[in-house]
Amino acid sequence: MEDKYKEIPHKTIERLSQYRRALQIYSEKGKNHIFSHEIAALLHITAVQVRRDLMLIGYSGSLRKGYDISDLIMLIGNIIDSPNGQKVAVFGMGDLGTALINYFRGRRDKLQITAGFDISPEKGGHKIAGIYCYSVERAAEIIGKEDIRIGILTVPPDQADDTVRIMVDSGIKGILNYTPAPVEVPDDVYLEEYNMISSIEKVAYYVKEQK
Amino acid sequence: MEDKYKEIPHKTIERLSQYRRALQIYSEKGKNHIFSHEIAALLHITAVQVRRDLMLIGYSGSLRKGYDISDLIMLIGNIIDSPNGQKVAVFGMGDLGTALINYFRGRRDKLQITAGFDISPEKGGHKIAGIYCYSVERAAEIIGKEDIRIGILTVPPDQADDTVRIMVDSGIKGILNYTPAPVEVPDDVYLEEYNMISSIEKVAYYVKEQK
DNA sequence: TTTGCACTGTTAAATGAATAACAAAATGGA
DNA sequence: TCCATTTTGTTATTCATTTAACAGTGCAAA
Repeated sequence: MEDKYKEIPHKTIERLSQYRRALQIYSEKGKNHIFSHEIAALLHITAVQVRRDLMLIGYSGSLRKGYDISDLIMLIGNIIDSPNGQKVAVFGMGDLGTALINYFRGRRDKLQITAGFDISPEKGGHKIAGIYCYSVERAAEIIGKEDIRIGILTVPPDQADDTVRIMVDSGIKGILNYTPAPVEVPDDVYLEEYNMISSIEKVAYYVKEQK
Repeated sequence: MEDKYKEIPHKTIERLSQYRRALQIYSEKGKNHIFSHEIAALLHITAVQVRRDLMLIGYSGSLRKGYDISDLIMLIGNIIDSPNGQKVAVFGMGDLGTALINYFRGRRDKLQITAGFDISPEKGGHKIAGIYCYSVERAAEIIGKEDIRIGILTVPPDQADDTVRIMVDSGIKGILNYTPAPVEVPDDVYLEEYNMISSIEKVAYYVKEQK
């Protein structure tokens, strides 16, 4: 956890990834520089927050032109990417797994979805959305061989538990759980959970309240 | 924004939805009561936090048996649900939209996905995952007729902007944006954004750091 | 009875995150 | 030249959220 950038807050880490995306959008428009308030506007946050985050990672912009887009993209990459890239496996090749793969394709070069796993035999052995799909029984073998450390869980809820066990046993060290089922992992495995229903309920709550 | 429960924190609102799910899981096991630490364990948070949240919504458990599961489910429903339910529309019936609809089906009775919209003509006019799919041109008409207030955005990024404009013009008051594109909404529309790539990058970062 | 235990409910303290405030610097006029 | 403007970088402050601390309560067992 010790870096030359000492203790970047969790929320800043999340935003760095979003800054990079905003920067890429501006970059594609042919711009070379960007102001903090431009980044802020895209992400619906304040310019102060952007500047503060960039201060934390030790980046300085120019006073009159703002931030150099390609420099900043590179610096953010140095912080959040692994130098040699990291491989990702998707567990559960249903609609959600497929959506994720398509969503992801071509967007990040340091993070590569390398394999898909599914329990249904008819999915094994061929490609779905360009990713080779294996039977879960081969998880340990493939994950070991490919040195995959990150897994995305998109199986049906009733299979979540078993699948997580397989993932952990195979050597996965970070899991992103899209399943509404609660799961358990050992201390040395990083677990991030996201529940789509909760998100919709939150929106519904605030829509109700603002009436 | 004023309620008889004065100012429930945002984070508590998010957790209430998750508590309800945990309660339903226990309920299905045939249990009638649950302790704060049991809820906490399922969600990987502390028992204190659970008790504090429940205090904020004014619920009291019994000292020896814990919380009455069905009472608590009802109380949470009173807070986050709308009494007469709310209708939801999905914009973009690709893999992600389809996954969401399947994910959602049968889980929440006060929140109902009522219509899907898509730009491709071949999807219009029939059902996808049980939901009737319309051409986006009919959005204003259908949304008005059905009194839909909540919209989920799952179109390809380059269509995000235009689609949001249509949603807002049609009367949508809360948007859940799953698109990596930045979008703009008026002040009276609640916008919640979720970026799958950022989530994966976050997991990747912490996996890298813990090596 | 009375003691110990395992809870809850609540106030207080600590931590974390966002916002405000402002000095410093560069530019382009007046 | 000097002033107004715009933007960065940073410290101080406020706000939000979590965690800690602990009193109170009911039950069970001695």
